[in-house]
Amino acid sequence: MNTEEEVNDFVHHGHQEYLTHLSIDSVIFGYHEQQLKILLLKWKGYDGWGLPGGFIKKREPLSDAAYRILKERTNLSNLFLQQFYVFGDSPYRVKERSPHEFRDKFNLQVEDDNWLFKRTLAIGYFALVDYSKVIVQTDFFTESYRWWEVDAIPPLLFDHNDAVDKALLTLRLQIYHQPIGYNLLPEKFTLPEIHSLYETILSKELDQRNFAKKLVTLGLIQKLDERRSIGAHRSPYLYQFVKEKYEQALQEGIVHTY
Amino acid sequence: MNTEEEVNDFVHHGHQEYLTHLSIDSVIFGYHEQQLKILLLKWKGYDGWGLPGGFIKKREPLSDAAYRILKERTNLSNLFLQQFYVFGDSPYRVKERSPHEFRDKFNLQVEDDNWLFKRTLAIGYFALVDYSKVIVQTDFFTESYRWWEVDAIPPLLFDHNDAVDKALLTLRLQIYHQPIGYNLLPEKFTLPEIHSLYETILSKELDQRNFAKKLVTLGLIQKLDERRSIGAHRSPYLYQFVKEKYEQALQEGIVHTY
DNA sequence: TCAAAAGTGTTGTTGTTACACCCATGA
DNA sequence: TCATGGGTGTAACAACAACACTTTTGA
Repeated sequence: MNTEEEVNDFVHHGHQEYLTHLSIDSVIFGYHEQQLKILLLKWKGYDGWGLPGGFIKKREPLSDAAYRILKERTNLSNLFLQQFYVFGDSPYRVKERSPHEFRDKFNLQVEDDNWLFKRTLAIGYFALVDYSKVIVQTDFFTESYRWWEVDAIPPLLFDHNDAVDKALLTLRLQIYHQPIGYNLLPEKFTLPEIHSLYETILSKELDQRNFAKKLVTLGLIQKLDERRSIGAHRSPYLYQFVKEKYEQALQEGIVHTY
Repeated sequence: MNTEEEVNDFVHHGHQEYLTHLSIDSVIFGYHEQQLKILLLKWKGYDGWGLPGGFIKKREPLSDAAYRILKERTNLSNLFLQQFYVFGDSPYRVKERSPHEFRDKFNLQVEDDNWLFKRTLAIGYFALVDYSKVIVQTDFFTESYRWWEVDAIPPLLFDHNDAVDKALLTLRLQIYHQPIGYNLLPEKFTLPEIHSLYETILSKELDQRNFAKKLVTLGLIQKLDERRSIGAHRSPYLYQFVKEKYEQALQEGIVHTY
């Protein structure tokens, strides 16, 4: 959506193509240089940062919409993507929006009762993606993008800080009963790499030996007969996920007891 | 919504009061006679069973809507209520609905483009309620209600079996990392009661001594200096939840480690 | 040879599982 | 006094937490 024609069509006829009152907001997590990062877009006019998102086509299954929106934005199709919450409580999600502001900021002609200004609930999805493979598309509404460290997210537009917080909380809870990493690490990775990933996500230290022991005992990862050369240091062994065990743990969860 | 006037107003003017394309479906769990049950409504015309649900008012916060719908249906206001999923993938949630069927079944005049026949996504909420305090209201569309055992849910209308399955799965996963019972048991309860509740929800046996030990060790329940008289048997001690610990565990979760 | 990072095992502690007999109650 | 259900403890085993030194590498 970059040409003037496309934008006008979206603004004035979008209600014929998309469901109104509903949008999808995506919290896209990537991992890079031992930091957990989130992809944010800078909006034109508003001069602030927000989450990527989009609308659901009238006859499009909901999860297809979530995948499509991600694909359009990042050019990725194989990824972990999960619904985590519907946002419909904050004042921003209850009131109608202001067309005046929109006209000013984007310099577009638009009627007061345009579909974009109706009250809109947002379905939150979060994705775990391979940072290095992402190719971000901006569009008419967004002038640039940037990956932000999760510990340094600025105040965002709309209610998007709520969405980021909730996504992080969900991810941190979930990591205790589902394996994570398949989409955040290269196919072959070292113990220090996955160890650091988990420490980063949980934002706390994990004992190096115990951590490795646990993942191997659970059968989630296996050691390969290969090493990676990392310069003037001992070469770490490579590991890979054991696909069947990983999938099984995703399905059934890693559970504790009563 | 019982008089003809109210029903007509709902059908023909509901789109002015409610958000279109969105509904709330509630899976209401109650516990009675050592069985976990779900409240289902029998629809007129369709001659089948479905979940209670409703729509979101245009300026109503989402969670207020979920509470209101439950209150209208069960007359309960203090309860555990939680979003668990948005349903928007099944064919029933993608296609538009048939007004012909509706006209036939309910004998109402209604236009083809009426709001009720638009594609509608459902936000699933589940509630845990005190079975004995529920006073169920039926309305024009529903002729009766019944509590059904979770192991014997019949084929339901629409995509409601999906919702029941997902709610149960969520409840069973959640019980491993959040305490449950505050809304399903009387304020004071016996060990056998809560033990049987957990066995029922998880649908598996739990060792009596170990179970009690765990809950007491976690500090979630405490023994009272009172007993309940249960006829020709030894009188069991009463227990109650330790509110602070319970709330804390709800917030922070009961977590295992890496 | 040095600096930096990786690899590796043991022990004490805690939590989990498995298991069975006696007690209280009222009919 | 009997039938029914409630209450209680221990021991073996498994999992977890805490902990530090040696090896590898190439600059």
